[in-house]
Amino acid sequence: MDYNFNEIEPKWQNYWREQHTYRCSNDSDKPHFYVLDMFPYPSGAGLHVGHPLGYIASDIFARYKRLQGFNVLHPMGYDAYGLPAEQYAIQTGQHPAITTEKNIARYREQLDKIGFSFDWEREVRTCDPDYYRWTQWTFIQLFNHYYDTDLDKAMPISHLVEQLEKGEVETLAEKSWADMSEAERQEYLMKNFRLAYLADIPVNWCPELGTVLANDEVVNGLSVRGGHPVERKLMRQWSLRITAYAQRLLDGLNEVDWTDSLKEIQRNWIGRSEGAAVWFPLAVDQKSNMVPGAQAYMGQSSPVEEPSFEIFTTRPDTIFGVTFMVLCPEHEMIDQITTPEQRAEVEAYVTWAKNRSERERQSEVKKVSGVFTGAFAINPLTNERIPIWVSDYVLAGYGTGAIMAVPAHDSRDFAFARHFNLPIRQVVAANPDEVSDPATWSESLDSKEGYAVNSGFVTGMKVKDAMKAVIEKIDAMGIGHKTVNFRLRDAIFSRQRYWGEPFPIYYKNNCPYTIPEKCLPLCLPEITDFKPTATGEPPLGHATVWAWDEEHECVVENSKIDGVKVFPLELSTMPGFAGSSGYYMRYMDPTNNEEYFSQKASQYWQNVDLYVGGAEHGTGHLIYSRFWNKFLYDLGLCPKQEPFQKLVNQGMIQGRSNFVYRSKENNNLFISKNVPGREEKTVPIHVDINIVTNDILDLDKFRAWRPEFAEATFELEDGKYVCGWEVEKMSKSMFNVQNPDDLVARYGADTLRLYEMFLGPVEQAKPWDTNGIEGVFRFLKKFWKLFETRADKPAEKPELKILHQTIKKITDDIERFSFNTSVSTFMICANDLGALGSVSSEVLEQLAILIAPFAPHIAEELYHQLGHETSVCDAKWPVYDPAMLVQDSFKYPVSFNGKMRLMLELPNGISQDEAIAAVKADALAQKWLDGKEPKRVVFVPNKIINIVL
RNA sequence: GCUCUGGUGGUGGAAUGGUAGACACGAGGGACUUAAAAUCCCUUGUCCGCAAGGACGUGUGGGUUCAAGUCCCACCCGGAGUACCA
Repeated sequence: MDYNFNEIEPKWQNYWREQHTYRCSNDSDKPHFYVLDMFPYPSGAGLHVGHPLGYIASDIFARYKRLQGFNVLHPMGYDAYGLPAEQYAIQTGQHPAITTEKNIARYREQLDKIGFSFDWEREVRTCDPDYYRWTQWTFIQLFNHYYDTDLDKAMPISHLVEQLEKGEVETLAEKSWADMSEAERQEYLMKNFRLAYLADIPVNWCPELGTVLANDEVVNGLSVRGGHPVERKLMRQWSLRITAYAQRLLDGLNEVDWTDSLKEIQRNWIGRSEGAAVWFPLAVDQKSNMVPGAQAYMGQSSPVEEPSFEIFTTRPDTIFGVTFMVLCPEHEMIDQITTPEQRAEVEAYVTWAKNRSERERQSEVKKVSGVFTGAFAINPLTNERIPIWVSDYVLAGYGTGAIMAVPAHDSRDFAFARHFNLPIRQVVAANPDEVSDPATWSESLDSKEGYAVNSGFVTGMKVKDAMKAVIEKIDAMGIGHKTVNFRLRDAIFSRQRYWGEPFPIYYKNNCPYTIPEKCLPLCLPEITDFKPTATGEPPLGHATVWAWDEEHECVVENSKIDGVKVFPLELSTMPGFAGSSGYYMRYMDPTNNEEYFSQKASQYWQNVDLYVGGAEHGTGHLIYSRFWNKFLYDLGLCPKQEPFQKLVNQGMIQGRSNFVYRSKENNNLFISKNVPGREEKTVPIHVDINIVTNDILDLDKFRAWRPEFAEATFELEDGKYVCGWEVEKMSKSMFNVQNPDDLVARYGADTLRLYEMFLGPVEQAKPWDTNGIEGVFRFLKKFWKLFETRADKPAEKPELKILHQTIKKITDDIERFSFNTSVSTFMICANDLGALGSVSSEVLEQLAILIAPFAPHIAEELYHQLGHETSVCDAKWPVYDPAMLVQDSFKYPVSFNGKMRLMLELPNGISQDEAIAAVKADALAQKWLDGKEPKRVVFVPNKIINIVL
């Protein structure tokens, strides 16, 4: 009987489904292991071959762990809320829930065909009310907690209020808690403490999508989805105070087993920088003899008596080189300090800067712009008067939005000073005596290596010592202190869209209140128009039943809103990352209706042992999830600080496009790639990879492909049309999308699984290329044949040796996540065993178990053919016997390193030559090499002889 | 600019510091077949040689080592992330 995958694959898929082979229990004496894939967004296009790559790798690992006796949690679900379904709804009127349901069904069908070992009874969908009630629940907890910097964890907001009421802590604001009105108190808690808070913040507004986007959803001033321009806009939005966790998010990276590159991406995104906060006093205006803005402006929470403002610098050592100050255009002090003469110019600049699009601002980074306010500050260490400027190279969102400019030692300040002809003063030099005139410089000296010069009391010190000394000095003077700044921003959590989780929030007197937890889930209301309303409100503004009856604790019609008992509900919805931030915990206990997940379940599973997914989530999902997890940890729900212990990034699969070459003179003539002179005569045209095999074009299929090619004629080489190829993004428009279903139909799921692994290391990005799939298919046929021709006899030494080499290699490979070499190992094994003639059932049974993680269908079938009644999944992973790998005993102490190479320690009193001769003689006498001499015997120092066999 | 990656045959890629190019594709040759498909065998880094054999070879230049694709330093070229972050 031939290898007939069409028959065996559906057979075993049905068997697994009926027997619940992959059902996983929370109640087990076995050790636990949690293998997780990043769940997919079910798009309309279905799966392409890139999606299953990571799933196959994690499935191999999950199956391997099961065979090793672990209780393995290996679930799958859908990140079902998202923009494409909503945009499709706007275009067609089709409700996103329907589109999503359809896409999920298609995904499931495709996934099932590949033979994954998911426990589908644990499936979660982010758009399912039984799931998102816990997303909403977490939001309520975030709203009701603050970050206590002393305890270094989230605490209930009531704890803080209690302390404020008792006077144990003072407010940061000017008013004391007792003097505040209720509204002021709520605003105070909201602005400074709640981990989920509503605030007027500059946001990324995308007019095209009609919504706000998070920082990681914007690249180069364009939206990641769709590439539409994004503007800066001040809006009242929900945010998550993720910055409170910045330090812990950074520290946690040392605890996890991730790649250095991904940890680095996160470190950069969090962007910790150490420096100093310094308050610069404002100078007396010489005309009016008054400090500008003195009455109106006192630096908030300033430690200094006189009017002053705070700056952040990483180079406090350069404070003697400050020649001007710069404020960002949004700085609230500008209006108060600008002198009458400068006012018109400053206002014009601020207006211009604010209206500039993000895109313009970023593309014109090198263009220097700015304006003088007319006001001056005092350098607290030198008492010099220094001018205050406004420029948009200072950003509102970082530090305090104000800087001290040291043009000699900062390239941006340098460019600004040159442009506006401001003084430049050298205060750092590579050597203490190497001082030159900055007017002759072509660039600033930014290096931190060197010595302070012209710098008062720190002159002559190394830069690092000068930093310390200056910080100590300003600290002693009470005008500043050492501080840390993070680049990480709070995560904007509102989206002006329909297809997302509703906020469990209603508004009483414009003040947000959470709906009671027992009323969750707050279900997404039905609407039919998915566009923003005429008044510019989010789509939920169309809902007619979207008001909160506080008394009856239920959702009622909008018409009942009276502002006394019935109130409007929040109209925006949560972003995509809300649902994906905690889904891995929900898999542990997916049907629990009392809690997010039970303590019993979370205590058993702890956290994800292995997480597989793309690195493109480095600054999004993987940061938000870690934050979410740390918050739940603070609440005592998650047992571990870090959600994902080990993380493997599968490389992106790129497309491999094929080209035909159309003659420039004759539109119907196509010239084969290697015909001499072709390049000048032709233009390349994308051709569907499905009508090309091993870069050879199927001429008939090409003529049939599109009407315009029906009359095509060809100039061939060796009777064939050879296509060109190039690596590009996998996309429909380049005709290079490979659908896994087609390959499953042609070669079977096992071949697809093996081939995707064989393609190269899982972590590496690589183009999809079907050219080698035949080789893997041939291997499986060969493997099948080994079983067909098996012998019922005891296993003999040569086959056992091959078997045990294979066991060792495969086990090592899986542990190292090196699945491409595993496939090679199987091929070598099959070739070697094939050469022996007929193989014993005993050895074949072990082989079936070994290959089960990779090619589960064929393994299952062969395992049963050997007479087993149970699934191969219940078998035990073989353990290799080292004795099998060494042919015979040696008279020297020997270590075998797994390759055909021996290391042995030389007994005392033997010379090198004697030892080498003895080893060679032994090899011959004991037939280590079937009677051949070792290829090479090398003597190396420290008494080790290295024998290459 | 900064950070992280990677650079090995015609191609995808192997190689705990220890025979560089495993395994596979492609290519060439052969067997079986009326033929095709399928299957099997041989050759396949480059150069010299009829051959035995020899020389050269992992982006470039240095270094460490008995031994370097692998470790260190500098440079060149790809890919990714990030970017007026003070």
